This record gives sequence, structure tokens and C-alpha cells, in this order.
Amino acid sequence: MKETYFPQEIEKKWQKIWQDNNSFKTSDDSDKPKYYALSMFPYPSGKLHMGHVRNYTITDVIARHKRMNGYNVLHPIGWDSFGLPAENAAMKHGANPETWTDENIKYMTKQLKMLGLSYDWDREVTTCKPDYYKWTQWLFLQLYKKGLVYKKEAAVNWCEECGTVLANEQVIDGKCWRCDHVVEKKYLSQWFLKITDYAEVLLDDLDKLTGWGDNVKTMQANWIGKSQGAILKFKVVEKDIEIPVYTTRPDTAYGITYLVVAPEYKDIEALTTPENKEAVEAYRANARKMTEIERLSTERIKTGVPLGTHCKNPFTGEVFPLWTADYALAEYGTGAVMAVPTHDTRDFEFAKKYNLPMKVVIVPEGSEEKPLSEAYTQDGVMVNSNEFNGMKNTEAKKAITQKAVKGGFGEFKTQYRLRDWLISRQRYWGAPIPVVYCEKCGIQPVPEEQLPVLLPTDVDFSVVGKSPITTSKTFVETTCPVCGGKARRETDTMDTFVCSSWYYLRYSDAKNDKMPFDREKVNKWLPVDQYVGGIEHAILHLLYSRFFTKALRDIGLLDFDEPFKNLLTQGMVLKDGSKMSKSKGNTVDPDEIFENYGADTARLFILSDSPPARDFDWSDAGVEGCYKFLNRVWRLIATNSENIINDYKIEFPLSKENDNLVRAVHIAIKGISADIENDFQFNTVISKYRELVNTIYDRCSLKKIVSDEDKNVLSFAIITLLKLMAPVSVHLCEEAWYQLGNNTSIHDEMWPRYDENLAKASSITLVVQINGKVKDKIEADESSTEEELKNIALASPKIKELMQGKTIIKTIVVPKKLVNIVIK
RNA sequence: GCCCUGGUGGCGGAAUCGGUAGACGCGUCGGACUUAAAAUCCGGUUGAGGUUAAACUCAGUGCCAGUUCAAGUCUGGCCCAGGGCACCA
Repeated sequence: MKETYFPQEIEKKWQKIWQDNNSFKTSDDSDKPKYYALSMFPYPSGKLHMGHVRNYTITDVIARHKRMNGYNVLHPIGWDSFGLPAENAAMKHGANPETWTDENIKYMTKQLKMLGLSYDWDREVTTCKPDYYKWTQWLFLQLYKKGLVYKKEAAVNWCEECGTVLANEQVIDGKCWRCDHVVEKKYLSQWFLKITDYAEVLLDDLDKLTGWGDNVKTMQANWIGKSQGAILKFKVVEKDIEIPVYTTRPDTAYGITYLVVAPEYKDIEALTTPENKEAVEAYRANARKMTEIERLSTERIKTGVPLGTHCKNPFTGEVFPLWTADYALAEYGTGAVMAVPTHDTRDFEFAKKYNLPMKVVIVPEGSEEKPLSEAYTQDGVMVNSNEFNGMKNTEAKKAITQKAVKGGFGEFKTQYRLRDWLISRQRYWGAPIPVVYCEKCGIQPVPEEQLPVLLPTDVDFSVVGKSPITTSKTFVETTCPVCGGKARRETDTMDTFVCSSWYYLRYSDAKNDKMPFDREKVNKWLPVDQYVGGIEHAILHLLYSRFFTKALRDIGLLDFDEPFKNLLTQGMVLKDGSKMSKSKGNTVDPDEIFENYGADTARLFILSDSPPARDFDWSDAGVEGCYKFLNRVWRLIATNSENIINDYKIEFPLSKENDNLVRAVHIAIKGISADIENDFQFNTVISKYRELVNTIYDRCSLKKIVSDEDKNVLSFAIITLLKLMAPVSVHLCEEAWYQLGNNTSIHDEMWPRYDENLAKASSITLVVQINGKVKDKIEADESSTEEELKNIALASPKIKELMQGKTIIKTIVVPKKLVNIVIK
């Protein structure tokens, strides 16, 4: 065995063997329990980055560890390959998006194989291929039939840079999630998925997801934004119009002093008197001009104008003015707000500015009514509210709403922030929405047997201001599936998040050409046992996928209601304290690391310095350190290879029960197994590899390995080390295993077992404290009784000295650990 | 403003139940080997005081209190950093 470690040589050799043998193919028929390990599939942008390396290494180690523990593991990969970058590249270089995408997939596949990932490549899925998007379209039709798809004219988010609309979830701080361009409002007719039908269950079922972090769950809960309150209806005095408002504070209904409608409110023109028309029109025009960012700024002073008309408070008979102000949002609730300046900070601010009256209706318990310098928004006792006076406001919420229900001017109402998912995109490179518009029959879904609706190839990518797909005559002009007459095909394609909302289901049956997946297979493999990916998908992808799973269950395509049982959100990969990015110029190219150090070093390092969920700071010195460690492991095996016996025997009980190396191996197996079970703490797993290697080196340097027993113990230690390291250092361990004379794969070996009695030190260090401070440490027998430990402690010369002239108040003995003597 | 994370040496980070704070590594310092360097191997490395050297002493896990024989860990109140949401009535 060569004493020098040549990773590049070893890695190439085994990668070829694994590929030729299809070593990681997963069988659907196996007696073993199933385990589904999944990484979020990549967008084929061109090259892998370190975030990918981290993500896929983590999942790969999990998959390999489970395989060694007797599971039938599904560990697939695929490509989220529709999307704008391909189309932009096509426009820039005059190429076809498909060619660009295919080339990227080819290159990145090569890189994934160089990383030594144990994928079942037979299940690869590519969302931009007709054999996949056919089923995306098919699923769209099933949702359509179920009434979960609709088209409507609405104010939508428009990104001029991308030339398309965006879902609410894709607008970050008023800007486009992809290009950072400011998002505008446009009125367009677009396709929506009714995710709001599932708002309640998407929220409730978060409780079932015990394997998800609280951070992700709260983000989803906040996004769904459930609130409970009431709808109260107000009659307009001057017109025959009723204005409903949504409020979470019906308890303040007796304190209303004005009412606000959004500038976009549907009845606003009818509610405006001729004298106020000019001012209102000007205000509305100005509101339209403002960007979302300007309008949402909390720094901005609130503005508004009166409409000139009035409303009547059904509780009090009081009449108060109607205003329009842009702090009322058209899209939330009813678009109208009842204003109670005394108990709402926004209304208070507004009323102050425009000198509108205020009326206190809640006071802190046990205190008198007095003028307010700011809104009182806490709980208290009702005043100035007729029959509700003296009641706690928390009770009045219900009581006042009940009064409104009885009087026919209100009802209980649960409101969500979540909006329906806008899936139309005015782009070419996406799955075509399978719908046609017939002059006679209207909107008609494409019949299932006509799927897939293929993307056209006679397309002019150089057009500006409209989707390239509209330039294809063969695509746009079609016939109606109902009457056979002239019809026009829908030119919008689907948001790529639709494609990625079901790909994890397709892996269970990736080659099915009759259905998106076989029901039995999907139920066998799903839910995903461990999902690994970036936190940036906390809302978008994870919420959409949960929605899809629930909707498909209700349609009857599958039998589970949550797709991802456990979720690990990995931290970012940083360099010099900030996120690796091309613009900062602090990226590290995985190819260079593979070339200079090998994939095993990259894998080891990316797992070693931080727990998976935390951010990871890349350092060149750290890479170097890991490379040295692998060299050290290799040297350890190479220099001892003639002393390593594959069929070593260690008799239990050991002839030398106190052999510290045997114990160290058992301790390592126990500790490493536990660290993996406990949230995949690979950083401590690796520190335990190092500890074990150090202990083996100590043994070899302290004594010559000559006797059979020495050889047995050393062989046990080294072979166990190789098995423990096999999931991480996949090539090195395979090669060493082979060099030691094995003709099987180490990756088919069983994970080592440990003996509880040997997985601990042979003696204990007794800590002796006086008044809680450590004063002495004494080696003691592990089996000592509490009384014996106490006596050992008291017999210590140091302790004796410190106790002179003092009296013992009490002695605490923690078995096998510590004695604390309390003295005065 | 609200919500979620986190705060431990020069650095990344360890520390099942409250029970030896700083595992393991990086960096650094010293030693061995070498003509020399690299590589490798061995050892020191929280701070302050103390000693020829040790022993030893004190302080120490963002801050302030509390519970306890004992607190990085539990409780209450703050401060700071990162992330999310935000005129959602």
C-alpha cells in the first residue's frame, strides 16, 4: 500500500466503478424499512457553488448512514430547470434556452459525480422536459376540475425588468425577489391557485411538523396571518350604500369617530360629494403614482381627504364623516376601516393631524378616564359604551359582535393575510398553461389526452415588451377542443414554483408515462423522512409544496397530508464573514477544491466547522487542515497495513479489559452514532474521528505491534474507524478497504455496534468540591458506592487541610461523578 | 413596533439530566527529525497574579438580579447581533 495519499486518482477510480455498477440504485421492492433523504433540487445555473456542496454533502452523509443501518434509502436528484436565467441567456446569445439548460445540466452532473454523491440516477427528473411538464399540466387540470384554479382581473405585482407578474411571496420589500427591481401595480387578468382555501389547515398542521424548526414554522404562520374579529356594517347617510369593515376590535365600536376607505375602494366615486370630488380625485391619482415602497413606508406621515358623506354608527346612532386615506389597504379585509383614534395608534396619529374627535371607551382596570397623549391599545374596562360599561373589553369583543349579529349589522369573521397564488408568467421558458380561448365556447381546458402542450420552437427571442412565446404562430393559433372552431392558445406559462411543488413525489416513480406517479409507490416512499435545504425557501417553496400535497390528497392521488416529515435548514456558506457572492468576489470554486485536494477533503471540511443549521465560514486554512487529516488517516493505515487482519477477533470479556484503545473505539461508535441521531451534528462527529485517530496513533507510537492480541486490537480500531468515516470520506475509505484485501464495498457494510459496558472509561475522575468550588480530582473505582466516594473525598489531604477548623453542614454525592462538601 | 435565532478564548466551535467550562480543529509558540526547508511527529496555548520551574490563588460563558449545595445550562428584567414580518385595521 502506497504511503502517500493521492485523492484524485482514488476518487476517479471509484466514481467510475460506482457508475458502471449503478451502485446506488434504489429498489422499490425491499424488506428493509424505507428512508427518503432529499436535498432541494438545484436550478441549473451553470456551476455548483459551495452552498450546493454543503447541501448535497449533508444529505448524502445522512443517506449513507441510514443505508449502513439497514434502511432501503431513496436518495434522488433532479433539476428545477425552467426559469428566467435560461431565457435571458437565450436572448443575449441568440441560443435556445433548452440548449443552454442542457449544457448546464451536463456540466453540473459531472460535478455532482465528482463529489461522490450516492444518487439513484435512474430517478433523475428535469422539470423542463416534456415527460415531466406533461404531468405538471395534468396536475393543473386536476386542480382546475377541483375548482382550485381560476382566472381574474386584479391588481398584480409587475416586474418590468423580468417582464412578468410575480406572486405576493416573490415580492421582497416591494422589490422583485430575483432581480431587485422595484415592483409596480398593474391591472391584468391572470391565473390563480386557490391556496387560501387551505389557509386554515396549512396553519393548523404546522403543529404536526415536529421535525421542523420553529423559525420556519413561525415564518409560515405569520405569512398566513390569521386574525379573528368581526365584520360590522355601516349605512351611509346620504346614499343607499352600506360599508362593511373588518375589525379585530369590535369592543371599541362605541369609540368610532370616523371611517376610512382605501383610495381604490369600489364605491368611492359614489361616496364622494361634488364639492369634494376634485380633492378626492387628486388624492387617488397621487396614490396610484406611488410605488409600493413609498406607500408602505411607516416613516411617512399619514394623509387623507374627506369624501363629504357620512356614516351612522348602528350601536350609538352617532353620525361621523367618511374619509379616504392610503393607510387603508384595498386588498385586506373589506378595504374599509372603522377608526377609533383613542385605541389605535394609526387612527390616533391621523385624528391628531386632521383634528378629528376622540372618544375613550376603554380605561385601564381601576383607573379613571383621562385625556390621552397616545392611543391606549391594551386591555381594560369598558366605559362610554352603554350596556357594556364595566365589562372587561376582552369579553365585550364577543358581546358587542353578538349584538351586531342580532341587529343584522355584523357577523363574526376570521381573516387571513395569505392571498391566492398568482401562477401566470408572461415568459417563454416555463410549462405552458394548458388552456385555450374559443370565440364561441370561451375558456376551455386542454383535454388530458392532448397533453403535453409542447413549447413551440418557432419563437423570436429578440422581441421586447411581450413574451417571446406570443411570436409563435403555430402555438397561438389552434382549434377549440369542444366545437373544433378557431381558438387561441393561452400564452402564459406557469410560475416555476408550480413545477417544484411536486417533484419530490415524482421521484417515487420517475419513469411513469401513464400517471405523474403510481399511488402505491408514492404512498410507500412519502413523506420525505429528511428534507435538507436553504432557509430562503421557508415560505415560497415549502408553503406551496404543503398546499400541493394537501390538494392532491383531496383529489385522491395520494394518502398523506404533509410532504416533509423532518426539515433541516442549512446555514449559508460565508467567506470572510459575508455571504459568498459573485458581486463581492469572495466565491470559492468547487472545481478548484476537487482538483487541489479532492472531493473527500471538500466533504470533510464543509461538515467540520459548524453544525449544519448554522452559517459556515469558509477558510483556506480549514481546507488545508482537513486535507492534512485525511493524509494522516491514510498514513496510519498504510504504515500499519501488514498488521491489519480483516477477520480480527476480540474475545469478550477482553483478556485486557482495561485496554484503553478498545474502549476508545466503543466510545467513538457510541458518540458518533448519537451525534448523527441528534440533529446531524457532523462537526462533533468529525472531532470524534480525530480523537479516535489520535488515540490509535498513541498506541502505535507507545508500543510495537507484535503480538496477535496487539494486531487484533489495532485491526478492530482501524477497520471500525474506516466504517465510521465511510459516509463522509467515501472514496478514501473505499480504497483503503479494498487495499486491505476486501472485495466488497465498505458502503455495503453494517454500521458498527458498541458495547455499553465498554463505551465508558475504566475508572472515573471524582471531582471534589467545597461549597461548590472544585478543590480536588481523584481517580476512583467506577463501582464505588456513595458512602465510599464520600470517604475517598474526605480522605484527600487537600480537602483535610481546607476543612481544618470548619464544620460540615452537608455533603452532596453525585454517583460516579462528584462530591460537594458544604462547610462553615 | 412584533416574531424567530443567536451571544462561550486570537478564531470556528464543544459541553445528554443543572455537576471538572473551553472537547476537536485553525492560528500561534516551543521541541524532535533534517545540511536546510517542506512534510511529519511530540508538547504548551482563557485571563490576571504567583513560582527558577511547578504547586497554587483569584476572575471568567453579553449585562443586572434571583433560585440552588452547585448555573454556560433554570427564572425574571435588560443590552447587542443576524434573520423574518410590518399602516393587515
